[in-house]
Amino acid sequence: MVMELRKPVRVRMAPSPTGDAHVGHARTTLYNYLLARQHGGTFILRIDDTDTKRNVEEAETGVYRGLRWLGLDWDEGPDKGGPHAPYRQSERLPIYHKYVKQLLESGKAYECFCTPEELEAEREAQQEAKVDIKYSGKCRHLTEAEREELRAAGRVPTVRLKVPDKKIGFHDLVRGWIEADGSLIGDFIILKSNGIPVYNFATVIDDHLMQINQVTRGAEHISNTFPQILIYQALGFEIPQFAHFSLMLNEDRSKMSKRKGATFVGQYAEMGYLPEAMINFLAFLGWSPGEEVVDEIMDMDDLLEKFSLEHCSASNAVFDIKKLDWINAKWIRRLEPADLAQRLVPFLQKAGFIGDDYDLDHLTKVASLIQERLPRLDAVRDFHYLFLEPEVPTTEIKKVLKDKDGQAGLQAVIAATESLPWQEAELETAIRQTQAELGWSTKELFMTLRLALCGGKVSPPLFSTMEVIGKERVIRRLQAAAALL
RNA sequence: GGCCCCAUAGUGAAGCGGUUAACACACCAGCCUUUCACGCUGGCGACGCGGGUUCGAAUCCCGCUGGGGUCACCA
Repeated sequence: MVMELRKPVRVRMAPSPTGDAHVGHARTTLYNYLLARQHGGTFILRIDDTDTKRNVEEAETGVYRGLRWLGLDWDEGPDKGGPHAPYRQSERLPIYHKYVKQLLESGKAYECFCTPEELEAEREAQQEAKVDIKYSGKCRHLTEAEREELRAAGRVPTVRLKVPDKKIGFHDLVRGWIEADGSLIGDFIILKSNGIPVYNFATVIDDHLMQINQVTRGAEHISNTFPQILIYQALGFEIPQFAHFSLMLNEDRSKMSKRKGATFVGQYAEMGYLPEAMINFLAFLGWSPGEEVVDEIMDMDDLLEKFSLEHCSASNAVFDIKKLDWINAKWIRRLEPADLAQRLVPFLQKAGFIGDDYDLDHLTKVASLIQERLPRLDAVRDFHYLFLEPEVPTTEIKKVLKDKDGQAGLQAVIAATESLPWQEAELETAIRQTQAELGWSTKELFMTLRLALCGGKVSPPLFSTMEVIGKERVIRRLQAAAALL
């Protein structure tokens, strides 16, 4: 969909403070962020907290944490301030009231005294009669006297917008022309009886006041766009450009939800995904560079260079965790070992492999040893034998050795290496020589050592693993194993 | 159910009226190799269906089917 962005670009992300950031929100935020940074524009974070029931304690900071972890930062927001403060809708109530009043006075909106129960009954009746479900508009023609009477009876009104019978359409930056029929919408509430505006209303007012010129958000907002346009028009505001991104789906193509797999950014952090990988993966979910690339590993700078709305897909995308794993593994391999070691620390602590006091130099050696076999940081737990004493799988060893004398073999290795400078190359020379003297096959000796040292048949290359485990521990483990054979 | 959006391999996608229908992940096989992993090479695999328009449709139009979104004094 080819169309110019309005300049200077001002985009926003407006989450409600429901806790941790959802991965879908993360992607929308990323796209907004890229658009702003690409064009020297401004990215605004606004907290849509008009539903007081939904606000969770600390939830706002949870959203910040998720976005910051990803490296997405904003220019204006509740915590940063800016020329259009406040950036929290709950603090902007007088502003909304002013515009509601304006609509009331110009006759574009009216008070509605229907109770929730009455409205519910109306909806049910419509459902039964199989006609379109929309508000009947019965309060639209109340006289001032009738309104006074209802007020006196203790009824507190909501305010509804008069919806005209006409087509409402807009040009979506990723989907093209979209239109719907206003006659199907019905006069909707813009101000609740508790004096708090409804989402669609607050959003329009804020987007206008904050001079948002491209509203880029998830496809779940397409149907909100129609009433929002009506509000822009009623108020005489300039309508921004819209772009609606596709949704993210579970493997079975159902909407991504908590039930099926992780949905929050924080969960991915805990599983040991790198923020760089997360960004990379999210970027490619619903967008592509539109040209052939060798692989799809891109950092923020690459994305800044390549991203464009034109290559955003309109169709929903399945969140493929296998691909995330691949991207994550790629990113882990790209890290400097010292950096990787640093990032591994919390995972090692959680696994109980290290305490608060640890040797970062040693961890760096560990990191380079295991770096290319780590799909996620939490996979370090598979390398427990680099930290803890493994259990010796004697039956496994016997199976490998068959008729060979394991005790003799192990003792020979101990004798050959005991006084060696403890380095990979030295160990390899000595052990290969021992193997020749023993007359064992490579597999027999190496697998026996691996089993004795690591407790399993899988490990990084033997000699470098031995170096990292350290002389003392290696000798001790070999002796212990020998005693068991 | 009404309205809206979407539809290329298992997944993400390129394609913009004429292509042997890219590429990436996954999967399979081989190579490398002390195991695993990495890496390399090769392979399997797709235009949802039906009508048009056109000399020619994955590309344009219509219908159907399927999936998704949305119909609150939620956001």
